[in-house]
Amino acid sequence: MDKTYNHKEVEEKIYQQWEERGTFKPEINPDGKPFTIILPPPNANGDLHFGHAMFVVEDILVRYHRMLGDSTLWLPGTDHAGTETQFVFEKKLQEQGKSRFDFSREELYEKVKEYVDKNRGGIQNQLRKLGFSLDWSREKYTLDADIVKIVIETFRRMYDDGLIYRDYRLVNYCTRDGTSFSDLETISQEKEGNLYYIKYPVKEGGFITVATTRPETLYGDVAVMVHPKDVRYKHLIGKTVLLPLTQREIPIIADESVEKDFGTGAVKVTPSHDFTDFEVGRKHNLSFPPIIGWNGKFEKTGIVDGLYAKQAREKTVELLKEKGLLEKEEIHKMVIKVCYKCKTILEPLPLEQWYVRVQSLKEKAIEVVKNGEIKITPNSFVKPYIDWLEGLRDWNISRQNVWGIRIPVWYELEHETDFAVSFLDQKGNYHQGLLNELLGQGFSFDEIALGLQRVIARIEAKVVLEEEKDPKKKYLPETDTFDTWFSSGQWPFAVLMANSDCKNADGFFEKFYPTSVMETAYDILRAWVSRMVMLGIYRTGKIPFRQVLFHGLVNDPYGKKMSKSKGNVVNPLELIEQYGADAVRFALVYGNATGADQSLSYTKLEAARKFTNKLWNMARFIEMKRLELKITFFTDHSVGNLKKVNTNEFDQKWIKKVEDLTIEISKYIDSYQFNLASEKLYDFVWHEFADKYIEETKTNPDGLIVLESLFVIILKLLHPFMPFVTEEIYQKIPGHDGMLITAIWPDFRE
RNA sequence: GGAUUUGUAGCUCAGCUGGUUAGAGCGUUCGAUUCACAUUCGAAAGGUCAGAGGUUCGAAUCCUCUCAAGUCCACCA
Repeated sequence: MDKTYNHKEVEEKIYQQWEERGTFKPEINPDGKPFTIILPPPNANGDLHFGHAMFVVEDILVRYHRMLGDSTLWLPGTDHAGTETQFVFEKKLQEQGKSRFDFSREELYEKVKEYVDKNRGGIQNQLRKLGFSLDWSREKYTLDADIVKIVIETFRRMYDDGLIYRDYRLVNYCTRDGTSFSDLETISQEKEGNLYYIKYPVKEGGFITVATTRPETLYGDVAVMVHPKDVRYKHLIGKTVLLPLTQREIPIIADESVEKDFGTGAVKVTPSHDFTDFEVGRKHNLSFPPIIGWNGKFEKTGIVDGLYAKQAREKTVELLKEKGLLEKEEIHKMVIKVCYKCKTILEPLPLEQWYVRVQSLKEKAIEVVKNGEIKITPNSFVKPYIDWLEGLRDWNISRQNVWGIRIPVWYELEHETDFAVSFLDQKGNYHQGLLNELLGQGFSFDEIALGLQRVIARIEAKVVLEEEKDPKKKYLPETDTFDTWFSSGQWPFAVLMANSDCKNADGFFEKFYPTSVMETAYDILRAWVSRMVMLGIYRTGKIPFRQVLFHGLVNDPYGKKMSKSKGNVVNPLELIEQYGADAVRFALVYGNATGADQSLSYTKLEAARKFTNKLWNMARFIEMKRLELKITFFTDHSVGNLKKVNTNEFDQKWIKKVEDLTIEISKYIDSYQFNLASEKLYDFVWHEFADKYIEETKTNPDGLIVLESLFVIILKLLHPFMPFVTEEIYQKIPGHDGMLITAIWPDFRE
């Protein structure tokens, strides 16, 4: 053996051996009870980061259960990550001076696909570098045909069950990315703005002053609203107001949603561009005149058309000042919602979108956690899970991206006035407008369909599913795609179902579903975990996993979140190169409580690297003694053999210590306390086994015989944490066949 | 505004289903060795466990409050 452990020579060789001999497949233990983990699918064209490195927790569990003899499946996959990927791609387009508006739907999809396909595969090799024992033969991708088929089937069933509906309501719309977002995909930012006090003339005489942060939307006002019990305004309820700048007549109405103490206690109602006002509008049967287009520009105001919100505000305020209708403005702290990707201020816009009725789904998802069918570790995440689900409103699953799974519906062309479309003509010029107008301008239906970018069908349009299409009729496709989480929320059952369709896979799904553990970062508790529970129960009637296990985030050495913009991102691959995969793995679990955030620690990495070297040299010492003393060591390192042979008191003492250690480590892994397991192993191996036991055998060479066998047991206990170095050492010790990865976990009850 | 997490040696963090002198890594000091160890071994210094109160025979560990830092959530225009 070399004097020091050289991870660079070992890791690739060992990984290849494992993979070639099929040790990552559950079939290696065909008769064991099932143990399943589905890897949270990384972005297909992403790179390895510490979020992925933390999946080491899963590898520890998987290797442990494999050694326990379980039929262990750890199934990898990647995610197309709709919005994320399209965002990255559009940035590239921008660099080339282009935008998504230069391409038809099909063209854009093909371009993104090309880009993703070129970059795919990177992450898989990086996960290999970490030593992850994933069953690569069963890998899936969210856009694989069989997965898409399953996702669409789920949609179809939900549609038939009345859980899917279309509605015209306000959405969080990013005018830059050109798509709506669910509440989860928005970021609230505190901002200092102005609160404007605007005098609205009352037709019957006098004024009523309203306070607003968005004076520019007054062109869309349909009412002024006060609290019904507000004595200041009671006499005005039912009277008429002349909208400033336009003289349009709107009523003064009463609603309890008004806070009497805010501003003047009187509010302008703009149903098309404010979430509260939208509700009020529906309740009071008001009209919904939209005055902001999808591009963020104002329209149909007659005064600020073509301007963006900020410019429209400036101009409106100026005009109000001129007319003496601006009473005052004051500084006001407010919270605005911005796009989680590009940080553009989101515009509430009224749009036809697809929704999932969540009531029945969320009730079951809450129940299975409350009754303990699904356990969540650490426990402190149970409350946020339940709280969020209880407050959950219907889920907007429409995204105006092309990169994703198209919502599988078609609109029957009964009334051409029902459709607003945008498309590229055959020369590549962009057009948008109502379908009947465009047809009137001489464009053919086929030309529009061919260059189609987007269809917005009115809520009255007739919807059909693929199989309901009548060949004699004309249809326009829905151009929206699913929210990425709608498909990844089906991931656990979808990947297992898809793998069941292969030959010789009878009973595969039934065997491995529900899965054992879902291990992921806690920051996607809401977006992903809760959706998996809801959709999993809906589609299969069973929970998707029995245990949710969260790991924390890895921050930079100063405790700051790693981000590209801050430039403090550390690439795990470089650390693997420098310290070895085992050391990186060990450093990530050592001294870090389950689920807690941690800061990257170079001293910890260095300590872990020294530990791998220590282990190596312990093995080296034992080997040298074996050769030097020419005494017969055991050829059977099993616990059973140790118990059969006559050993003296000294040996007995150390057998007992290792037995206690084994019990303790098993207990820690079973309870997901990987930090305690690794700390205990580190301490025992170094300061007991090496410092005391090995030292004592220097004056008592007979003790070496049992020591070697106990060392093998310790390699087994360490293997889930440091798979490479332990495997390499194990194979150098004579007296056993096979590989450590498939060795049997020590059991002193034998 | 709500919820939640954290506050333990110089630094980074474990421990917290209450129980003998509170632990690790790194750093610091002293000594040994280069005999398996791009080193290692032995020893030492260093903590009112954020603060205050409470429960208890006994609390870093449970409860309440205060202070500080962080995270998440939130339709007062």
